Amino acid sequence: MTVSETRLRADAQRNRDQIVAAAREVFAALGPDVPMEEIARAAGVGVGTLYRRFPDREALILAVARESFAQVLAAARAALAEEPTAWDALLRLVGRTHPLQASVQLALVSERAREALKDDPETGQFRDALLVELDRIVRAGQDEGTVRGDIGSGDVALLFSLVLRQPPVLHDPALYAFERATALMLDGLRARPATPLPGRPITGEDIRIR
Amino acid sequence: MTVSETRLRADAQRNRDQIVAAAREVFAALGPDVPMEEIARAAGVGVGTLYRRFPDREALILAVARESFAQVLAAARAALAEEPTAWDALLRLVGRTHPLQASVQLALVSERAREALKDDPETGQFRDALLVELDRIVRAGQDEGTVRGDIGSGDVALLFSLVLRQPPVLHDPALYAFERATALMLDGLRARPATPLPGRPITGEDIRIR
Amino acid sequence: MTVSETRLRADAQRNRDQIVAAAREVFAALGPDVPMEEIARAAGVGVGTLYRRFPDREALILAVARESFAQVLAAARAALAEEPTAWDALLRLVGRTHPLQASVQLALVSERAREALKDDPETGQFRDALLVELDRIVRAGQDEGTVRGDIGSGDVALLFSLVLRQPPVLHDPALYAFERATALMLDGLRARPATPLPGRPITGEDIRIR
Amino acid sequence: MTVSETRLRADAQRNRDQIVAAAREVFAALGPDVPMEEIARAAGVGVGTLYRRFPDREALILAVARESFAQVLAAARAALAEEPTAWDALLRLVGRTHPLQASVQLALVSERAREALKDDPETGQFRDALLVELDRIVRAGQDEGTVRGDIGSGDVALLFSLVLRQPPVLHDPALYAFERATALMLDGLRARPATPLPGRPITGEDIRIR
DNA sequence: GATGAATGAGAGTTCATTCAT
DNA sequence: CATGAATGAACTCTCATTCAT
Repeated sequence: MTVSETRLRADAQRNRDQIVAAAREVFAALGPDVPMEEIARAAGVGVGTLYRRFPDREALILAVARESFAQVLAAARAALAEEPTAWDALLRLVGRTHPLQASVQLALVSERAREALKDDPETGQFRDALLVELDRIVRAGQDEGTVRGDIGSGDVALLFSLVLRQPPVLHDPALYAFERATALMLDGLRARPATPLPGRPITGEDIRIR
Repeated sequence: MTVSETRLRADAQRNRDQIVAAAREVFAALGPDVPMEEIARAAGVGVGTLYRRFPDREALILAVARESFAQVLAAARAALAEEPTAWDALLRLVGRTHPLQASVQLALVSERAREALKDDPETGQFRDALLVELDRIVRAGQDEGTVRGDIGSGDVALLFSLVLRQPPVLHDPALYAFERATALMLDGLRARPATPLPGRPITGEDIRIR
Repeated sequence: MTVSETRLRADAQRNRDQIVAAAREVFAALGPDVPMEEIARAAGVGVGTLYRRFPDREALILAVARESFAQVLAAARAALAEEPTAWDALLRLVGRTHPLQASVQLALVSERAREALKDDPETGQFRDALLVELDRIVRAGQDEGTVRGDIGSGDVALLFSLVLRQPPVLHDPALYAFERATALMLDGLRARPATPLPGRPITGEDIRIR
Repeated sequence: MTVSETRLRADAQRNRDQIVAAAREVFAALGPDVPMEEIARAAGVGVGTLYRRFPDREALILAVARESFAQVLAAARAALAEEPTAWDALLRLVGRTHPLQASVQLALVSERAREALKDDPETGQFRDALLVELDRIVRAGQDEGTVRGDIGSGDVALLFSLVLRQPPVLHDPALYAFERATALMLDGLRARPATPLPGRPITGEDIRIR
């Protein structure tokens, strides 16, 4: 009931899915301000249809973000369940960049998207659940001695929210630029004699959007 | 002399400076697509004045970017000259966030800005000079044993270009969120037994905009 | 079929026609630089509608010109077919001033319009066809002894392009000013002992827009 | 006193003359809506100087028009005085196209110019005087039997106002297009058995701007 | 007096959203 | 229900005119 009001007719549901899928792609490619008509075209429907499903741009952004968050949440759970160590889970999670990146971008890149997400309870639930998972991973990592003790899941989330934004400038895959940057960050998280950090560990609680 | 044809009249120069300063702030706060009128208002001038100085948005973006790059370059040189070790220089450079952040954002965040900068020779010179400095710092750090050997200045630049984007979500200064993230990254750069990185060190050459 | 991709919806077509009609009137009255909003208002639609149909001013000018040329062409053919003599056909053609005048003005008055028309193949075809008709009329007139022999269809076109511009100053219909001017010009074209002309007959070929 | 308020200083006078000369050229080339700055640049002065002499665009248009009318008037008087026949005077007058054309265009081409001229007494005087001369020429031509009897100076003025507009389309001088058109018109004015005209002769009085 | 900088109103154009078909 | 047409507000940019230097 929270999620789906009424069962949509089969074709309507198909339309809806096409729209969300198209929106995800188009948002990723052209940013969250693309003309709605562009999205409609990519989805193969008229603007009218798009607006029937999603009363405005915010709603569409929300739908895409929810979907992405849900995927990431599932990935996090699977990682924790299936990987032998917490560190491996962390690696796998960060490696699975695509949906994670999409959600991060929508959540952070545009002022307008941020506003929309802030007030959406469903996105909030996904977020919270995701932070719970991350917290588990971090604690487990600290218990197993792979993750440094002076950080919290909030630190990790923030750090990743930075690397996972739209990768800049460079697209020569032979450089492994993105992978190297990720690895360097992970190395920063490793438990080893390291620079003392300012402040205290940042928790998932801390970075809840006010 | 390369840039300005004739000396501007005193008041005109003052206005110009106000405009660039205002643009920097407003770009940072609202992104590179803010209405020009917003910028004009922030600078305390009419739109007309803004357009007299900068024929279009691109020109204004360029002006801001040049200034920022120049400041960062100066900071990098000063850091290398004045700090006792290369590692300290690196710390100081990354700590000096404001202009660095502005330039990074303009350079990377918006497609439109990227296009504009790509073809501007003056910005290019600053970029190149900056990468030269960074390269010096990185090599000196590797020589003094503080920076891991398997990275290049390109790796460092990329990593910082990620952290230095618009800080997300969180502004509670008591959390030291930004400082912690930076410190974690720096720890990842430290010379210590660490995860082997994929690929080869990325150089300044590598990340020159094609 | 060459022009319109798909059949427009009934109401859209009606709007489109209204726009072209309004544009013709407004161009004639206020020149080709009138604010687009003026045209939109005259057509009873919003600017947005206008721009949906015609991506810019040029496109609208073209549409008006094509329509006018088509009408004039039809009139010329009808005149030649139905009038007993070529001279009568000429009279009738010049008398039918409205669409002829509209096309002439758009074609000639503004630099901007000229540029637009120059590169439009469809307008070009109408122009050429029209000159062919005019040529027939002129030759037939010379054969029947009513049109002086030392002129070509280009001379006639040019002469009319002059009289048919925006009538100046005077609108007191009781003066028959326009009719008198036209009659005087026609008298200049009459086959009779007359001032020798400089140069050679100007043909339709000669005045094709380069 | 009507004409020149106070004697201008020599350099100021030079400036003024340069401005009017530049304006005439620029109006002719780019139309009466050119940016004022364009005119100022062509005159080699700043906009401020231009505005000091001419409070607005209208004033400048007036100045140019007055000058042109004055030149045409002088030419008409000279023609009547020096040519052996009225017909020759007419020929010479129409041949001297440049200033005549400039005035005609300014007077007729743009709505805004028309408005300005309508209410200017000085331009009015030149106009009237010119029509008086033309009337003399026409009557003399009719007396000497070269000009048809059923026309007035208004007919002639109107006819010429049509041919003397911005010549269209064609600039190949080898075609003598303009000369031929003029000659054809003159032939229409010739005294010879001709098409009866509608209405009555149009006088100079008739075409005074209301 | 001359200059050119500043202003602000207005034109062209785009696009989110509504609504007739 | 789907479609795509219509609307109008918002934004960019230009230029006539005023005014500080």
